Amino acid sequence: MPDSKETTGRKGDHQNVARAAQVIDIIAASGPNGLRMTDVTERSGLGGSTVHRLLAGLIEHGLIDQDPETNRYLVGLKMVSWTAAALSRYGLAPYADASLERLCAATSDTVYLSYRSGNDAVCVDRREGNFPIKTLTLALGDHRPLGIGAGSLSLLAFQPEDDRRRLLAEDAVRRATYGFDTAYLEEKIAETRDRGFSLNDGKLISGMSGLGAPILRRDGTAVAALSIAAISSRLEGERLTELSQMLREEAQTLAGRASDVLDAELVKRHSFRKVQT
Amino acid sequence: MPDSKETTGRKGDHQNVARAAQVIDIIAASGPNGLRMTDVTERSGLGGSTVHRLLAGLIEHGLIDQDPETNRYLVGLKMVSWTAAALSRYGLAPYADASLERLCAATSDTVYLSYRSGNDAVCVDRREGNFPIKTLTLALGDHRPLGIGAGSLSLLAFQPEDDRRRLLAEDAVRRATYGFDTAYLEEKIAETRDRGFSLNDGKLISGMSGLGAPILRRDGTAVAALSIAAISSRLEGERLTELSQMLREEAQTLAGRASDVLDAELVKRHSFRKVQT
DNA sequence: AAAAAAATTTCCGTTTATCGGAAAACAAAG
DNA sequence: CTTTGTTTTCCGATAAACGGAAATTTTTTT
Repeated sequence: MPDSKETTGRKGDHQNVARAAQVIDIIAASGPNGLRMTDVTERSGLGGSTVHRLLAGLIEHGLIDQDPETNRYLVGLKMVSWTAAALSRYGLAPYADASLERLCAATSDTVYLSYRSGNDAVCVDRREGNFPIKTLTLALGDHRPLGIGAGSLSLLAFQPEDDRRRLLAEDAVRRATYGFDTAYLEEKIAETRDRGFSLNDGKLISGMSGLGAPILRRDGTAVAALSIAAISSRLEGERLTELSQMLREEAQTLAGRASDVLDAELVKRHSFRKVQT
Repeated sequence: MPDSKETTGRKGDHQNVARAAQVIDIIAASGPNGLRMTDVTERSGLGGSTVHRLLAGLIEHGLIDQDPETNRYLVGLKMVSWTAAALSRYGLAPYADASLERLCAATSDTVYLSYRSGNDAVCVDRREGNFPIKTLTLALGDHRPLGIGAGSLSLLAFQPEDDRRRLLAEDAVRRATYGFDTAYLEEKIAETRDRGFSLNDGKLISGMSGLGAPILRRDGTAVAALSIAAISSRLEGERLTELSQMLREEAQTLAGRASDVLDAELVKRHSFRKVQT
């Protein structure tokens, strides 16, 4: 990622956003006390004056903050309010918290909420249970290819068929990194659709299992997923049945609460014209 | 140092970031199911083709997502990971959660964590106690001028003197919106510095009070603040003394835990040169 | 404390990505 | 099927970004 001057990949279009995003990524990938301009210059391969001008612009608009004491650059707190907006997507936000809380309390394990974003599943919330062996696989904002991980698999399994096919074909190489070949994944998808929830037993990280349930629109498309992660011995037999049941119910409840916003048809018909400021 | 940066509006510099930020703001300000391109065009006042190109770029880099079903534009989930980076600022993140949790459990009221960002205090986390009368004044990402609100006031009070003076002068008009004149604020600042915590008794929202304590660097500058909000009757007399004590202690603990990162001097001297890729 | 080295900020001629109007392609409504 | 509205592509003109280098400031070394 911080390659020297590979930036010129395709100069065709949208260069402005590309550069800005690159700079923010660089700063975000650095530690808790930020970077100096030189560090950004070095890692981005951009010219000094370009980086300077870019940072000035980013600061002016709150995307980047500069520590007044050290002059170092940090990711701006405007991201927080934008994230709040991003998470209100599909209207799940007001209810998701309570769902996670309930699941977490009932299972004592770690529970996650993920959204689909492009070809990825992104972890947007997490609640840590008090079972002593912690399984923190996903941090906030982490993303994985659709199909990799319990929540991610349940998202993939409930995409429209053409979309699913496209994703299976497109992302083969990325998935290979995780040791998932396409044939195996297809089998898991069928299994998941069949049962209505996904089970990931130690394939991704040995000794750890995951359970995922999709949050569905009325047309059957998944937009999000709830999942539980635990050491494998805690997701077997009786308990597995129990938890998968609970998880599915919770996912359905959640989908139901937000269904007015979730439903794509409704949204499409809803008119937004002539909104004045 | 001459002119050329003030309220000239647009047209000056860095127009690229300005436009991108504007578009994201517009989408963020819309409801949970996003906007169509036309809506963005209308609200931004930009040309159709410009918006189109801009959105394409923003999507390519994950700043904006497009719902595959409805084709509407939503704030991208990349913001989530950027926000995670933004909140790791000063190294407080790993400890802040526990602090909020403890305060919330002990008081049953609503507790907040805020950071300073430019001339504002921004709410970055919140925990809601179970006292039946809720006082949810700040949402995640909300920002207010420094000095307005308990946490914000404690942040302002513990800025270096020259900075404080500059802020008092610069932001007078913005603060006026909240009914805070400069003289009154100066008095409150003195009081806050004196006691080591801020008390906001119903001036901002009548019937509601707040209590704030700064999280200080070793040089005495505040970078963040913990605060408690409750109906005024719950922040008086005996209980006020108790809670302010607890709040200050928690703020100090938090600062202590993160002190290695917090301390500006240390950061400045720490060499980052030649970071290899 | 002065000198040296590094880093930041400003300047300015050149280049090129952006702009925006208009029309083509597409989708929805009547 | 027609009409209306929305998204996408095209293209020449121009304003905005680029980047080398100099001026300034900050940091490190002596």
